[in-house]
Amino acid sequence: MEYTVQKLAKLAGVSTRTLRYYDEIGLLEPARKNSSGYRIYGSKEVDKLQQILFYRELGLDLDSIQKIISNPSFDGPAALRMHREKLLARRRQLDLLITNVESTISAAEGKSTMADNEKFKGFKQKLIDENEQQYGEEVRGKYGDATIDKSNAKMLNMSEEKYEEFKTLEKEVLSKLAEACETGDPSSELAQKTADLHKEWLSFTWPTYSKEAHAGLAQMYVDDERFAAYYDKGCEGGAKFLRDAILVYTGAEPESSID
Amino acid sequence: MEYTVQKLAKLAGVSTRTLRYYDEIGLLEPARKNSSGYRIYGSKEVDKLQQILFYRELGLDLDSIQKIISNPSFDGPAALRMHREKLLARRRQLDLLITNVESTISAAEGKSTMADNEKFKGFKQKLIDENEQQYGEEVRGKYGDATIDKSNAKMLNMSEEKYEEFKTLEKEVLSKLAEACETGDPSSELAQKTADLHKEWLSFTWPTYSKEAHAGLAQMYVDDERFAAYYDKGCEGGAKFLRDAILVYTGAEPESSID
DNA sequence: ATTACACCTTTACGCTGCGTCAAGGTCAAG
DNA sequence: CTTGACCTTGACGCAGCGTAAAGGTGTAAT
Repeated sequence: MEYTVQKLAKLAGVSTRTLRYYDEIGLLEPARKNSSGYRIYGSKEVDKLQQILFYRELGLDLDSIQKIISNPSFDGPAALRMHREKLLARRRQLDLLITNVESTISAAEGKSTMADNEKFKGFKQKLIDENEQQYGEEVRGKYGDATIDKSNAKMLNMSEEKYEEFKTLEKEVLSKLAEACETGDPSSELAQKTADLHKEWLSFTWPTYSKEAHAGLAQMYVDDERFAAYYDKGCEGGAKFLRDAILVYTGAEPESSID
Repeated sequence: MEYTVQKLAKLAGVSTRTLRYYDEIGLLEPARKNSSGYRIYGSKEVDKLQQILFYRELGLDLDSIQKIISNPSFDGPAALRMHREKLLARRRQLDLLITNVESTISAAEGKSTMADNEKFKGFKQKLIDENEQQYGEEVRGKYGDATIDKSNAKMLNMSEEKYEEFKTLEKEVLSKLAEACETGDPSSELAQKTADLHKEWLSFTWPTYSKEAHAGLAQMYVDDERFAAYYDKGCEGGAKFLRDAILVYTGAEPESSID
């Protein structure tokens, strides 16, 4: 299948100017030009454009995209899987922002109050995430974890000790969960203690706590593979167990946990 | 509480240049300037900045943001609720993109194939959504629904008849759901027929069908208030009923379903 | 055969939302 | 009174295109 600029543009939902620009900077060159100089694109270019748009969607600049896909060791399927991971991460970031908006709403309605620094937590968490995603791996390798952690703590306006505390608590939640999970009973004392620790841990980053949000997050842990994998590490079915424990903890009716 | 540029910048996670720029274009002016010309911001400005960042996060340009928040009839809480809706919409858009990536992965693995126009569906759906969000209300009022629907069909590369078919099917799903819902039995023949229609409807916009994705979407209908409200219109608890019917339809083990 | 019209080309300037110097004033601490 | 971390107002630069301007091309209908 061959496409002229406009046909490909329509297909992909971009402007012809964009295609010409991509040609100009060498990001996406047409398969050939016909006798009158018309740009002709083939199916290889269609696939490449799709990839470019995937990465553009992630917020990468065209220069980075070029480097990524022109890399000789570029592994298509692996890149796609990474891409998927990042999209999932972005969804989690969105959930954070939504929580932030909801807190703001409830604050506006007088149901609670927000300190000034709480008002920006969602945005800053995003900065951290973007940083981590783009440079985390390289920099962690080069300068070690301490540098990164310090920067993260700074961005969250936490003191370093607070951040340490935060990370310690996180580990505690994980180990308690592993322990509790083996009993198999989400309403056991140990499991409830785990849920309580989890709430405490949450309070570090969430502006305001609500049972509903807590339960909702727990459900997300099960639905989102990355979270699930994280909590399943210590113990088989850990994410589900944690969710059930939190459901008991927050007092959700077991019959219809969601509404 | 009073802030200088840098203090506010740190608080909000933006640069001082950004704050000066916002002052320059009149988007966010300091509460006052001290005797040496230093910008001093108060708590009113903190709140305003938070709102600005909310809208910026949505991808609005600063000019639009200014118009929105300087509107004398600007209703803070209502805007926040709308904002929340839009974030939820974006999350749904993200889910679409994720589905698209997953299809691409499975296509790359040879498990299925994708037509050229399928490769861009996620991106274009986004264009439609953005259009709808930004101009939908105004334009629908001015030019009527037909104009919009036509444009949507075009963008999705559907023929107009196909799009009509799509919309008819959508209505059919809703009415069948209302009928089936009253029987109260998600495994009833009528309910299963509804699930089947729903699958058919999905196939219009989803590149590839999988039981897991179908079941996942059904759960999302329950979790996301906007979807829930949509499916609850015809019948009380419609979203949940549809989810349960789809779970039966896709043969998901009832144990791993949510409740 | 020409006219119409939708396509295509290159060249080039304009825009947003800042980043990034540059050149200089201010303020608190030592 | 010096140091250093603040602040100020310019002014230029940049990506990623949008948007004309001026002109060549393909083809269907007259």
